[in-house]
Amino acid sequence: MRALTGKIDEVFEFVQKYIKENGYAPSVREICRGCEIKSTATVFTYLNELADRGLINKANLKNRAVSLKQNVTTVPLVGIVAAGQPIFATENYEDFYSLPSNFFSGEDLYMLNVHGDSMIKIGMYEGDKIIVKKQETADNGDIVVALVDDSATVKRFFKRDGKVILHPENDEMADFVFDNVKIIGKVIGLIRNI
Amino acid sequence: MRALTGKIDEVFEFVQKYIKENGYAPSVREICRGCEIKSTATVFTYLNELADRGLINKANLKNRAVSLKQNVTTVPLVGIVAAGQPIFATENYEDFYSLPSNFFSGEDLYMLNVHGDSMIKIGMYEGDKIIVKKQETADNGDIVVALVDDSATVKRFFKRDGKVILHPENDEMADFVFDNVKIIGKVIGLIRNI
DNA sequence: AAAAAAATCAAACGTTTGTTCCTAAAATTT
DNA sequence: AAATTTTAGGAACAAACGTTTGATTTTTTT
Repeated sequence: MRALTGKIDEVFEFVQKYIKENGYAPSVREICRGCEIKSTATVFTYLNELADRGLINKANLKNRAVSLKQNVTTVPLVGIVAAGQPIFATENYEDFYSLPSNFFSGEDLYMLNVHGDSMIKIGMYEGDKIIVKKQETADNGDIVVALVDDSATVKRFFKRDGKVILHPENDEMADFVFDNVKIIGKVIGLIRNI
Repeated sequence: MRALTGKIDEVFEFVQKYIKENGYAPSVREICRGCEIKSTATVFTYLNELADRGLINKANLKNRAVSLKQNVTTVPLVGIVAAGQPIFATENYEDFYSLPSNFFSGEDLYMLNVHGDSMIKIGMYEGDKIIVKKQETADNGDIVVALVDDSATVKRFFKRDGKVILHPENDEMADFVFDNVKIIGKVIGLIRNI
């Protein structure tokens, strides 16, 4: 039976703090010193228990191979696409942003700069960056990124009577109607610098 | 004279990838294997050079003590404030978000949930989270967080004829005019989950 | 082609490290 | 109070590690 003494929590906090300050994990002996524990075996046991509880990651037989659970997803900002080029080529990655994974989760995310004011009614402004989940299908009402004439456009998606409607959220703009359209993602978020 | 062979860049990329995948840094020998370098001394030299160039952090005499330059700032989401309570008490921290520091930089940031539609004209919607820089003064035109009747409100700030005007960005709402108002921050960004 | 400089390597040294095994103390249960 | 379980410590081992030194190969310059 495992008790929840304050000691193991102290170790957990020490590890968190150490990693945050140094960028790499403490050794078992450094934890000993930091938490006033006299035996490396004790710390060793604690680390394994913290790993069992899922609070940290720990590799066996490797030095300082302890890490915290990741809370960021790294997402590329995909730049303007040259005609005919594949969108997700590494050359189109302008930068990388680390987003909070407790806010934006999922695989295959990317970011795009917002251009124009076609989605202004739902608060997407020129210069905003949208977070997009890579997918080639969409449900009615989704906000999607579509590839029209080799350039990426953001609109609300509807499918009606076999036609695809790309609806701008801007009262001064009319719907675009297509027989077919290549969807390259669904917008799941937005980030803005004021 | 230091040359820029492809080898050292390969080492840098390997380290980045390794850390991203494992959460802790590779050892010198793991880099040897990963980059097909036969001598640990070579890798050792490269790591020191990468550190000199400022691309990585490296501690001496410690195992796996290599880390990447931080690219996240951890920011607390400050919750609803009970009357009379200090705003920035730890008890009011509902959660922590890791924001990309290449997008939101600076000290003393916090986040707030957006309530109401008083700033709808500049694209701040109910449920959005705003990123705020802690400060007690503001310039004309800034979007600020002010403390009115013990609750935090977001408005555009103007000072005119000795009065403070808090201006909602919503055509249906009138300005609020005060003799004095406690400013607790300036809005520098926004993040939305759709 | 020779000389100089830079890059890479091989081998070894002394630490630091994770881990194990067993003992000792403290807390809990009987 | 004795027995049992839990928690912590001591000591040691073998492996992995960062680092140093000096030689060797490759590249560049003369």
